[in-house]
Amino acid sequence: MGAGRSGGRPTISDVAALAGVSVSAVSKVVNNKGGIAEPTRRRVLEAVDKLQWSPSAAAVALRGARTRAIGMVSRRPPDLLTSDPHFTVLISGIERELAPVDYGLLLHIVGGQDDAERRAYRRLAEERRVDGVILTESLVRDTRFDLLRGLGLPAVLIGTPWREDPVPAVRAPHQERGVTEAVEHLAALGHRRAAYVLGPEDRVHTGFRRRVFEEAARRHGLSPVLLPVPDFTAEAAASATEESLSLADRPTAILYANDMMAIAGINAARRRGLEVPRDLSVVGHDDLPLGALVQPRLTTVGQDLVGLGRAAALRLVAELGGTAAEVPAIAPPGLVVRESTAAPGT
Amino acid sequence: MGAGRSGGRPTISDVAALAGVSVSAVSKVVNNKGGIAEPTRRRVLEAVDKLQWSPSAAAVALRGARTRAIGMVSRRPPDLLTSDPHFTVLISGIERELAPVDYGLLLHIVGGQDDAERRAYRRLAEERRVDGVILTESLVRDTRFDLLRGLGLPAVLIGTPWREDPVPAVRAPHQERGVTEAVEHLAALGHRRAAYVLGPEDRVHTGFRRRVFEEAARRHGLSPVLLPVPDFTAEAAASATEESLSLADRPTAILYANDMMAIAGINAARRRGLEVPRDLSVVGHDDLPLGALVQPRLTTVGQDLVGLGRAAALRLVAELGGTAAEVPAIAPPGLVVRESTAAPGT
DNA sequence: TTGAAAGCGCTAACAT
DNA sequence: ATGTTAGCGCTTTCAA
Repeated sequence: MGAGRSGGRPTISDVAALAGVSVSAVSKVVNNKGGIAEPTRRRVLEAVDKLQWSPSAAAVALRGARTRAIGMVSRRPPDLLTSDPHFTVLISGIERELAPVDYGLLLHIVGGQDDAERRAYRRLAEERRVDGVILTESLVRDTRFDLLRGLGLPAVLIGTPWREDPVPAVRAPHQERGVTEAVEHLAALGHRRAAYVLGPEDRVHTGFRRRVFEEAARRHGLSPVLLPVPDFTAEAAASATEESLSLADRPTAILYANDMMAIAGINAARRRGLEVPRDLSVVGHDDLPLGALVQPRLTTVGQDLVGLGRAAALRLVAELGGTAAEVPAIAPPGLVVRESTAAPGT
Repeated sequence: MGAGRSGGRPTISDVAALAGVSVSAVSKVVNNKGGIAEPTRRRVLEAVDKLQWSPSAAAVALRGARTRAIGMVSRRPPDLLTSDPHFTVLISGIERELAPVDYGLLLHIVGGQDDAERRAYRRLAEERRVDGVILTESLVRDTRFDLLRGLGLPAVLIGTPWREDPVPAVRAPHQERGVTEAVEHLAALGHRRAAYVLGPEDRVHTGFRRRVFEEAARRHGLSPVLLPVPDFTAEAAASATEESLSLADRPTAILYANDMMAIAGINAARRRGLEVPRDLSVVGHDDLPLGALVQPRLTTVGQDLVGLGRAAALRLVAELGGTAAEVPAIAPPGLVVRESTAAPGT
């Protein structure tokens, strides 16, 4: 007895009562545990259906099972989410894989402080809100891996870890290809001096791209100018652009860490009376749809962000379920040539 | 006794044991329930600290308390998240208020089908994963209100509900101001024929803007052309633009439902050999940072999306806590004049 | 094949 | 001021 207290949502015992079986029978049926006669099974399923019941996530989680949610913590200031769609695109990819397997995504966007981020992970773990987390923006000397291991929270990193082995990571094959192609493209157009407005130096990929850039530049007789900026804002891109354009020996081409920054760069160049691509070639990063809409249409290093997100989600879910990950191929980065690059001084 | 089973995370009884008090004492301390002597309080807090303990969200939720998470379900196809930052900006605003009060945001992005969305809300409620939800994109004959009421899930709508009273809603004051100002601006420039590429017709705001537009146009002797599109994609904007530009009596100005669409429209106009703003004036919607970076810089109807997100979050949290909402003012929409509008035929 | 019962970690009556 | 205890809704032995 004892079911159906009017107010609340139905519980497993309401279902059991309606089906005329015990709660454990219901549990077995809904969890496919077997050992239940077919007619009983039917009755239970009918009751479940009639009552529109589904197990309380809290109770299931408390019982030690999974929460069926994965977490993501982003440290960028909320406003930046807006101007840098990078993160958002990753999320689309992640959700695309999470939704079909009924996992939720718990998002935490914390303010600038490093500490807030660590606290967020700590809470996620200690309060057992999520089964695992997806990490983005791999940092040099990233302390999150140790933290997460200490917390016993499974994680998957999108990107290249700063050193071997910390957590499973997903990344595109042939990482170097995009930047290399960009340099080759510029060299072939006749450029001899190219700048790279890099992201913040604490990012692993900043260092990686820098090395790839320098090496490719050397191979192709291009002299590289490196301009790391403190953050991914349009403002930072604009001032790095100004700076490089006021160099005595100014570059005839500039690469940017992402497309929005590239667009900001084009804008900054214009304010100095320079026309793109006539006076300056510009290459972005990420290949967001936007790039094809602006004038001039943006030449950019395409990245399979959606693929990375999907792969990370799949990898983590597999990890949690103890199954092997069936991760779809991630496209390697590659140059998408449009209109913002041309021969210098044309 | 009975505490500290080596493996797992510490529980409230570990804390109680370490502090030499009962579990209820610990509970009272951490929940500020009073009735605890100061020295005891200290000891408990010390134990909490030493053990790095925090209450299990699952247990708290099961106990009937709050989950401290709010949900959001978006029905747009994942890819669109990318090109339409609208949703993302809202999320920044929401997170900005959620983070300080330690609420999480559980995001569900479901594919196109209407049914998937309803199922998502249903699960959120039945599994008691969230305490409430924030609804965006108010629809005509929106069925979500009834669903949510049936589920007993508190909700706050961002926008104008299609009829009175379904759920608390937050919206900017002087809704009509933005579009009205845009029309006045165009009329003052000498335009006599303006088009409006509206969002899908099932959106409440589409109808609202349409009426405001028509009315303002009438007042100012502008003949309006209305072009609803099936979705917010760049492609839809481009083809609506083409269509309107091939009209015998083609408009000299076009408003768009959002900035990305406006940029796509500018692009479409260019492909027809038209220059903006010389041959066509363009006005966007939302005033995303991007608008100031493109060429020509976009004239647009600014919306306080971050403010809307913040207000919605605050409102919902207040609703859940039973406290009165101390909602910050939301800025009314207003025209931001930049370079994509000019006198026709100039 | 089915059911009874013991918790999971916590809060809130209700003692003391 | 502090402790005891009964569940919250579920899963899972263990018995029947």
